[in-house]
Amino acid sequence: MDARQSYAATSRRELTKAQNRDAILAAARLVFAELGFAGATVRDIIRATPLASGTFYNYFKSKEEVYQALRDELALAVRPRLREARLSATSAEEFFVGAFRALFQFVTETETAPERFRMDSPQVLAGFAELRQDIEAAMARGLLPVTDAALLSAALIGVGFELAEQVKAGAGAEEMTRFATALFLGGIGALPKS
Amino acid sequence: MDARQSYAATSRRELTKAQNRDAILAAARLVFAELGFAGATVRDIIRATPLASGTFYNYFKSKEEVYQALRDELALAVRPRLREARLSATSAEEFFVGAFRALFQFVTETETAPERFRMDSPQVLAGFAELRQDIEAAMARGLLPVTDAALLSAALIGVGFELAEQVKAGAGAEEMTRFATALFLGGIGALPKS
Amino acid sequence: MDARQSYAATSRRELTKAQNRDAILAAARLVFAELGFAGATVRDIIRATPLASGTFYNYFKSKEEVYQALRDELALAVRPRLREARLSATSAEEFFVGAFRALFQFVTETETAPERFRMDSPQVLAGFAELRQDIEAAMARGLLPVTDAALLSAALIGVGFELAEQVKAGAGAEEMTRFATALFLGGIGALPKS
Amino acid sequence: MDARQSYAATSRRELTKAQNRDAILAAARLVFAELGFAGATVRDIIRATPLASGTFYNYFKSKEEVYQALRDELALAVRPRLREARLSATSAEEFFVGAFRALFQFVTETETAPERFRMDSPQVLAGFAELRQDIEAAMARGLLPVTDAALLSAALIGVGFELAEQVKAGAGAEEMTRFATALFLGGIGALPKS
DNA sequence: TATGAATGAGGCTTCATTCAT
DNA sequence: AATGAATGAAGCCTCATTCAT
Repeated sequence: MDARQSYAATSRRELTKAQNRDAILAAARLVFAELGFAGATVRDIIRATPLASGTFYNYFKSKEEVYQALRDELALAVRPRLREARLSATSAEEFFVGAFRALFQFVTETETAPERFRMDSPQVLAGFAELRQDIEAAMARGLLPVTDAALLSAALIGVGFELAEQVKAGAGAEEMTRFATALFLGGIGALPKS
Repeated sequence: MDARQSYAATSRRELTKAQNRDAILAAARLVFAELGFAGATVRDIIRATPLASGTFYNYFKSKEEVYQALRDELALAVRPRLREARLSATSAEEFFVGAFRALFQFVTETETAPERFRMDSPQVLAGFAELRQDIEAAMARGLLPVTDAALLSAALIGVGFELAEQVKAGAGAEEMTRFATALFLGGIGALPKS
Repeated sequence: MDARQSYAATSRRELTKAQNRDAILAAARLVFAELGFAGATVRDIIRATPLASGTFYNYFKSKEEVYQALRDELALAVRPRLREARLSATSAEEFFVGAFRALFQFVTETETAPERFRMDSPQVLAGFAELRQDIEAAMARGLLPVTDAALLSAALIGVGFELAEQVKAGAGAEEMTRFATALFLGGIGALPKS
Repeated sequence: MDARQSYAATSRRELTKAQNRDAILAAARLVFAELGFAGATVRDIIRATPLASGTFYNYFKSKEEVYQALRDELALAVRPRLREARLSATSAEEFFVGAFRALFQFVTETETAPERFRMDSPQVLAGFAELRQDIEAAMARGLLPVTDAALLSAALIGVGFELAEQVKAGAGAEEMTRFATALFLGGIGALPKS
C-alpha cells in the first residue's frame, strides 16, 4: 500500500471500522438467536461476515464480549421506551397499553428482539427491576390496585415474552397489545371475542 | 415386594445401578438448568457425581440422551396431571385453579422442574398443544368465554412458567395458584390485596 | 449352588474351562483376521463368545496375549510340517512340492491360517529363518542350484503367501502347488497351460 | 515463474503451509508403516512433527484422510510407471525387467514405499487389476505363454513385494530385478549363481 | 488493521482392564 | 471361576484465541 493511497485509505478504513463492527454484531445476533450462546462458535459468527477470524478480535475481546454488547444494545434500546411508556401513563389501561405496545413494536422493528436466551443477564435483570419499581410507583399513584408487585411483575413478563413470540411469528403488535391489556384489566371475561 | 424377595430382586449391584442412573440424572438436571444444553459438558455432569467419566456411558449413549431422558421424565410426569386437572373442571375457576395448582405442586415436589430453556423439545411442545386443545374444549363446553385459544394458551404458559420460578424461589404453590387464577378470572382488579 | 451339585459341577467346570479358552481363541482368530490387532477390541472378541468380558482375563492376561497365543498356535502347527516336507525331499521338485503342499493344505484345513498381519512376529520370523536354513542345506546337498538363499527364500515366501490367499479364496491346494512348483522349477515356460 | 513473481507467489506463509502438509504426510508414512492404520494415532503422527495437535486438522479432516492421501500419492506415483514399463515391452524379458525395475527403483527413490499393510485399499487393488490386464494383454500379444493370469499375477505380486522389502533393507534395485526376472523366465535353474 | 494458519486446552467417547458380587 | 459395571487413560476432534505476515 503506497503513499498515494494512504489518505483515501484512511477514511475508507474508518468507514470500514464501523461497518465491520456492525457486521459482526449483526451476524452475532443471528447466530446467537439460532444456536444460543454456548452453542454458537466464533467461527459461526465470522463465517456470517466477509471478515477473517482474527479480525473478530480487533473489535471484541472475546465471544462473551459480543454477547454482552448485543444484549446491552437491545436492553439499552428497549428499556427507555418501556420506561417512558409506563411513567407517562395516567390510567391502568394506559400503563398496560403503553408498556405492551412499546415491547411488541420493538419486537416488530428488530428482527431478533427479546430472545428467550439468558434471562439472567444483568441488563435483562435490570429491566425486570425497573418494571417492578414502575409497578410499585403506579400502585402508589393509585393507577394500579395494590397487590404483590413482584408477582404482578412476573405475570407481565411472562405474558409479554410469550406474546412477543407470537409477534415474531407474525401476529400484529396492536392485536397482541389489545389482548394482553384486556387480560390484565379484566381477565378472561374481558378478552376480545374472536 | 416382600422382604424375602427384596434382597434377591434388588441385589446390591442393581441397587447401585439404579442409584447411579439417578445420580447422573440428578446431576444432569442441575447442570443443564445452570448452563443450558449446549453450555453443559458431560464432564460437568459426572463431576457432579461420585462416578468416573466412562461410567456415564454405561447409562446414556450421549449427552443428547440424558437430556432427552430428563425431558421425557419431566414432561411425562406433569402432562397427565395437568390434563386431568383441566379435563375434570366444571367451571372456569376450577379450570385455572386445577391447572395452576397441578403445575405449582409439581414444581414444589420436583426440585428442578419446568426449565425455561429449550422450550422447543417435542415433549414440551406436545404439552403446549394439549393445553390449547383443552382450552378449545373448555370453550366448546361453555366453561371459558370464546376467544383466541392460541393467545390465551400463550398467556397461561407465560404466567405459569414465570410464577413457577417464584415457586422454585420459595413462594407457596397455593398462593401462586390463587394469584394466577384471580388474574385470569378477573384481571388486576381481582388480584389478592397484599 | 448347593453341595449336591458340586461334584458334577466340578467336572463340568473343567470341561468348560477348556471350552472357554478355545471359544476365546476361535473368536479372536475371526476378529483379528477381520480387523487386525489394533483394530480389534476385547469387546469384539468376547461378543463373539457367550462369555462375559471379565472372563476373558481369567484365560489371557491381555489382548496382546491372545494374539500371541494365536500366532504361536498357528506357527507351531505349520512349522514342523513345512520342515518335515523340506528335509525329506530328495529332489528340487520334491522340495517345492512338499513345502507348498504342506502350506496350502494347512491353509485349507485351518479356516483362518497364515494371516498377512504382523509378519514380524517372533514365531513367523523363526519360520522364515528355518526356511532359509533348509534352502541352504538343500543347496549344500545338491538338491537346489546355488544362488542367494535369502532372495530365493523371499521369493518362496512371497509366492507362498500370495497363492495361499488364492487357496483361502477357494482355489485348490493341489493346483496351487503345481503352479508354484512349476514356476520355481522352470519359470513361466513351464507353467501349466490353462 | 520468474524471480519477481516467486517472492509474491510463494510467501513465507505458503511455503510453511506446503512444508507442514509434507511434514504431516512424512510423519504419517512412518507411523502407519510401523503401527498400521488402526494402531496409529493422530497423536503419534503429530508427535513426529514439530506441529501442534490442532494443526493436523488444518490439513486433513481425519486420520482416514491422511491415510488416503498417502495411499493415493504412492499408487498414483507408481502405477503409471509400472504400466508404461509393461505396455512397452516387446519380449517376456522386457516385460519382467521393466516391471520389476520400475518397482524397485520406485522403492529406492521413495523412502517408505509399497507397504505390506492394507493391501486392500482401492488404489492398490486397482493396481493389481491393471497388472492382471497387462498380463492378459501380453499373453494375447504372444509375449507371455498362456497360463492362469490371476495366478501369475499373484506370483509376481508376491515376489515383487517380498524383494521390495530387500531393497528397502539395502539390496540393489538392479540385482533384485535380475533375480526376479531370471526366476520368472527360467525358474531356479536360471537364477544368478552367487 | 486484516488475514488466516497455528496453537493447545478441553469436549465427547471408546476401551482395556479391575473388582465387587 | 463367571459376571458385568466401574474405572480412567487415551483417542479423535473442535474451537477460542494468538500471532506472524
